[in-house]
Amino acid sequence: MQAAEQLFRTCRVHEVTLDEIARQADVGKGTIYLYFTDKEDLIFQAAVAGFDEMCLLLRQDVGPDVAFQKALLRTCETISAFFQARRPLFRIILSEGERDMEHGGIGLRQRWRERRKTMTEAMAAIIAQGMKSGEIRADAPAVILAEYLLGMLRTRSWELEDRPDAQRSIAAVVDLFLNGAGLSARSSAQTTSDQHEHR
Amino acid sequence: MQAAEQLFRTCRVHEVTLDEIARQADVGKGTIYLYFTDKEDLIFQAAVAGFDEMCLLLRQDVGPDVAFQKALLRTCETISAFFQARRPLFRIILSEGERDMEHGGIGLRQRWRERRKTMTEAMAAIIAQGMKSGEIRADAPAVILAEYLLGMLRTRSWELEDRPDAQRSIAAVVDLFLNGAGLSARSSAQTTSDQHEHR
DNA sequence: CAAAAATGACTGACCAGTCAGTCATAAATG
DNA sequence: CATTTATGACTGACTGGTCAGTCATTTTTG
Repeated sequence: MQAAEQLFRTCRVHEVTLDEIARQADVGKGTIYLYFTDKEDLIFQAAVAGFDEMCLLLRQDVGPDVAFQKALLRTCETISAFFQARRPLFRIILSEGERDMEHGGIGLRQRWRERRKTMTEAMAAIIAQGMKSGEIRADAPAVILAEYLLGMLRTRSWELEDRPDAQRSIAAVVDLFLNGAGLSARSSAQTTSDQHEHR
Repeated sequence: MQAAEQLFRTCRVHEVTLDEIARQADVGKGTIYLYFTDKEDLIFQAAVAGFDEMCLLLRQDVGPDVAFQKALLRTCETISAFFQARRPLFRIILSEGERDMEHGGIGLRQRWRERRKTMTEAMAAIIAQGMKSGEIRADAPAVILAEYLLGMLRTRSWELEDRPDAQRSIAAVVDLFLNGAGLSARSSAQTTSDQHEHR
């Protein structure tokens, strides 16, 4: 699985052959089929495993007693770190997971959806907490706000990877999410204490 | 190209064979090679053509004299409509355009970057306009804010496609972008006049 | 009827998946 | 303890199917 993830770093998923993966893993091709039923199965398991690692971290990170702003920032940092460190994995997950993973019938796609939901809901839980404490507007479902924030984190890690000025601080992204890009009736008051890095 | 785009609606890019495309287009396979050098070339040209269509619309939509808020909303609507109507095209563009399109050497990827830049800059131009008129915070480059807003639109069209409540109105997304999800020192004042759809 | 355009049967490269065989290690035997 | 036997994890050459790209032939055009 590590070998595969490594290769996905430089090649599109379906461009990587099992022979390459076997060579990279320093293992015979046949061996792979002792542990995975399929090429698809290997890819899927690698993706899910990586994702579960992140979900685990998310759960450790944030107890239910941590203050909203801190929890939000913390979670964003964890997710963002994973987006960047294990980019190929998430690319598989997001683009490959798009269309149904076919043949086995259901199953694969379904299991994948679960994992994705876990991430979204971890974020949504924190946002819901912010709603309760009156720090977040309650006119939209928490899950949807979570999805938008995740989208921004993704943008930061991928679209803006070659703009180090945007990378500087996650706090800046969270600030944008909380306060928006506009200036209407708000004196751009900082809501988090550690927002110094944005110019 | 239309035939190809049609097929991409239901299959992953590399799963579509040229024989299928030829059949769908009601054309002999050889004919395709009279007009495209490559399978890759066909896909790329289809993608770029679709994208150019959108860029054209973007340019028509918004003269330099349109008021900021109106221009922003208008642009978001156009882009969002395209994201949804021609989803497979953008999926190709975004995920396929990720990694270098290889073999031809440079060229393809480069040309693609240009198109993407066009979209981002169309958005960035409007945001810059908002900065000048004092409606947008000027502490981050317009291009980066543009990228985040585009990311939100993408999220709306793709991640949230099965949540019609999030779909309701683009104005709600623009509102989130401008005012943020937080409630700090702001009485959730609506900044656009047509924000009625958000509950 | 010559030139241009279109065609689709054909080819060869490629690759997921298989399976007959290897060999290092463990268990059984005397 | 030396020797034989059993085990199963591992291997990689092979196969069957797939598909991008070609080109000899047919159709259309002017």
